[in-house]
Amino acid sequence: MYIFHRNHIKFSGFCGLFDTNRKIFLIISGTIMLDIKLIRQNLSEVEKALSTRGESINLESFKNFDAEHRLILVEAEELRHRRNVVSDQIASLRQKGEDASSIVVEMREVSTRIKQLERSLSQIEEDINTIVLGLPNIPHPTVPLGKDSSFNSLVRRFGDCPEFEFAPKPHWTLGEDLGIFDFERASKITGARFPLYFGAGARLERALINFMLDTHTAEHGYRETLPPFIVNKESMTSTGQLPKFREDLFKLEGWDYFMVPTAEVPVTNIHQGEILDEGMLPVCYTAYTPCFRSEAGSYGKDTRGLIRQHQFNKVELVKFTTPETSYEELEKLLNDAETILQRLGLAYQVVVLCTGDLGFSAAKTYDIEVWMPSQGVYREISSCSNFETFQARRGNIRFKRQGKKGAEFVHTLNGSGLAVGRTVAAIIENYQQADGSVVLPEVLRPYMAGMERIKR
RNA sequence: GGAGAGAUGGCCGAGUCGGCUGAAGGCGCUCGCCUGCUAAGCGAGUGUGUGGUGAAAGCUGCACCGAGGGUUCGAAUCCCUCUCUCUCCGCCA
Repeated sequence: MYIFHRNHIKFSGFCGLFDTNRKIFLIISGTIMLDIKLIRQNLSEVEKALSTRGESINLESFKNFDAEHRLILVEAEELRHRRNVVSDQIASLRQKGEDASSIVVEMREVSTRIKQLERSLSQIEEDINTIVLGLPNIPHPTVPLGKDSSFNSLVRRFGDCPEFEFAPKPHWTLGEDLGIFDFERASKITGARFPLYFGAGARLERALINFMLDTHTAEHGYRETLPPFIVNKESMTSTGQLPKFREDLFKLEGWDYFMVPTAEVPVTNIHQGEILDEGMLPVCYTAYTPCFRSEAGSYGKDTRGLIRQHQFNKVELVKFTTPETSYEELEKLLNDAETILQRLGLAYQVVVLCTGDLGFSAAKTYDIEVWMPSQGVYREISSCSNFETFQARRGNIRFKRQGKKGAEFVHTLNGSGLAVGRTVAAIIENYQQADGSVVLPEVLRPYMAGMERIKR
């Protein structure tokens, strides 16, 4: 049985598409999303905004369910009112020692009817829920329109791509030659797309995790957390992985639990169902977790090396902000992630994803792409997004303004700071030497017991 | 895994034999008074969501006492199931 909670919220981020103060909807208790009111009142605008993502969305069935729901709800509420009133009458009649049996008989039927109506209501609510939970976020007006990644637009480039006097090798070749990776044995232990590191490789992975966490906590003001690596389906629903992307997840047999695909899920859900004080915001967390992804549908892509694995390490940045500061905070979060690449001396570019390439939950996303010499391309190493109220609605994460009544949804943001496996790959490729050794960036040496170079 | 205890408003904490309890009391918070700062004191107010009505203040319906279901004219109060927390025992890192 689902319960509707209709929350009024200002959608400050949508000025381009909707008048301010329009409301969006959602449903709680494990099931929230767009406000029925916004959809109801702006059906075609919502359809149009969502269609820029490339998949056409028809809200006709939503409209029908919603109308039916309201009709039944009115009848149910009227009957419940009657029941409440008459029940009191029965009580006072009994108190006076008078007979109430005839109205009791009548109320028996009313009660039965109410139960019928309530059953229909919960069925319809479930149907509406299914529809609304499957609707993606509305893109921010500044997001470029486009159907696929070729429409993403370059924001900036940083650093110089290294030039080699020899043909740069891919990181998997270098790593295997150095004896720090062993993909063959990993596949024996588990299967394809799992990492196995040895020696300086394992150490490098760990060094990067510590370097990133130290930088974000000491210099960027994030609070370190170490969350569960397994989460329940409510958490997955809040952040938007469920119900739509189940096939991308590893699920534990016999449990309604899933391996985390990113620290975004457990960390964002830290405040699930809570009302934060305005004064606390922004709340900023950084967390290291391994990430587990089925990578369904990516067969044949990046089959070698560390780029695409079922398990990889990542240091994540997560923020909870007020609506009016979230885009400012997104820029800061992006800069925080970029800092890591700058200190590591890796060349990268920042792109803003177009509407067609935007993730389900995000209103706006920047990708950071690091230079990979062996392929001669920039590869994604971080993705920094503002989800506005999308996740907050689904997870019921709110804040209260000083001296104001009521609570509003926070904006949630997150970004990789960074994907560790891909950072290892980038370091190995960018710092490779003619003899196959790899020079370590100076900032990492303290984390590597002073080691300057990985060699055979 | 075995045996118990518990889950009430922002927090703590009452709810008697089911019926003006949306919920006593306290804390906290807000506003006002008082006080040469702070503290203390006095007075008033203070749950959420959704719907109707209204220009608004407001008035008003419904729902919510961990979740779901049942009994009943009527359930925070009784019954069942589940979840979570806590204590003890066992086992294990």
